[in-house]
Amino acid sequence: MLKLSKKADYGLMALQYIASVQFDDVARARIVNTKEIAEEYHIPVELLAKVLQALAKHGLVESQNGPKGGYLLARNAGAITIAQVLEAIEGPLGIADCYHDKEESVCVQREHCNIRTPLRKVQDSIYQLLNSMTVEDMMGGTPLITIQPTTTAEGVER
Amino acid sequence: MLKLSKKADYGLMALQYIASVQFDDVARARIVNTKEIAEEYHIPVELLAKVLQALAKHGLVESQNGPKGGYLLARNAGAITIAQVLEAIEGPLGIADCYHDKEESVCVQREHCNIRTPLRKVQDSIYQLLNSMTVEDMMGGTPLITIQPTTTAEGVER
DNA sequence: ACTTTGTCCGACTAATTTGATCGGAGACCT
DNA sequence: AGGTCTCCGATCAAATTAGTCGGACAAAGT
Repeated sequence: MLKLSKKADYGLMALQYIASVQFDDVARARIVNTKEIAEEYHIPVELLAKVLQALAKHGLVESQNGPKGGYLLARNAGAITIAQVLEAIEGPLGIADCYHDKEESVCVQREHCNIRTPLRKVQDSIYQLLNSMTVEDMMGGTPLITIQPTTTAEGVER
Repeated sequence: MLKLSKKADYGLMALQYIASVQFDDVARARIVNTKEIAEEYHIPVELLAKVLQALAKHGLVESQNGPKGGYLLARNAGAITIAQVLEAIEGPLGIADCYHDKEESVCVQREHCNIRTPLRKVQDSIYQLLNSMTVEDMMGGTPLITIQPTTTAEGVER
């Protein structure tokens, strides 16, 4: 329940990875390609590509075509919130459809719905939470070992 | 994204309804049956039944069989949190499987996963939020239209 | 300048999850 | 004791999601 999709997971991982690379090699500003990330995390290449496409379409990352091409962050890691990432990948987020004000969700029980207002508060809280956290926090929060042997980010314990 | 299932919606509506009825007719302690709730909110009877069964199984509501049977809250509305309801209906909640400590979720990228720790903080915050809100809050919090023509449970102020 | 290689990009197919349904078992009232 | 109304578990269909395939584009290398 409330579990976010694999595409969302992949997207967050990819962004964190790209951010890390850019942070480490800030001088070189290296561009990372889909294959590199996919192999690092053992996720299907094409699926990750699709996710990155979505992120590029929403302006979170810049795509560069051709050999030596790949992706890089469109703006500073601290300016990309988790909420933005999730919305780019999975569409507008919300625990119920009736808050989107779209016409398609008429919701027959709208009239007698007793939980609409209280649930809205829950949703707003979650949204606020997801919007207060950026991919930079995902790096900083991670104990991201100081020593980085090769290319591995080994990880996390505790 | 992050949208909770219809079963979850139905369950919350039903609990709110039962709680309202019990609050109003506290003296009579009326037992409401599935059909009544289903007709009130225009939701499929059998599906709602299934949801209520799950709630009963997890000890959130008491079921009474036979004619004049139905459901009533197992404990005070203030002692039933949203998190408990969702978990009863949809299983353990969490934005990722790797926090459940179950064996089935090995997650190949566990080793190199950079987002595990930061996402855990997000999850904990959400869980805390859902656990701090009870069905009683869903009654009091709702401004629940003052004018209610037909039958109803209006009620509660505060 | 052309070919070749490697990348991003959009549409299609398969699998899992979710929504809804049906028939049976148990309990109360007459 | 019979009938009726309720809850309960298993089964089926629809929708969402995960994953795959081939084409288009751009930059190197010759």
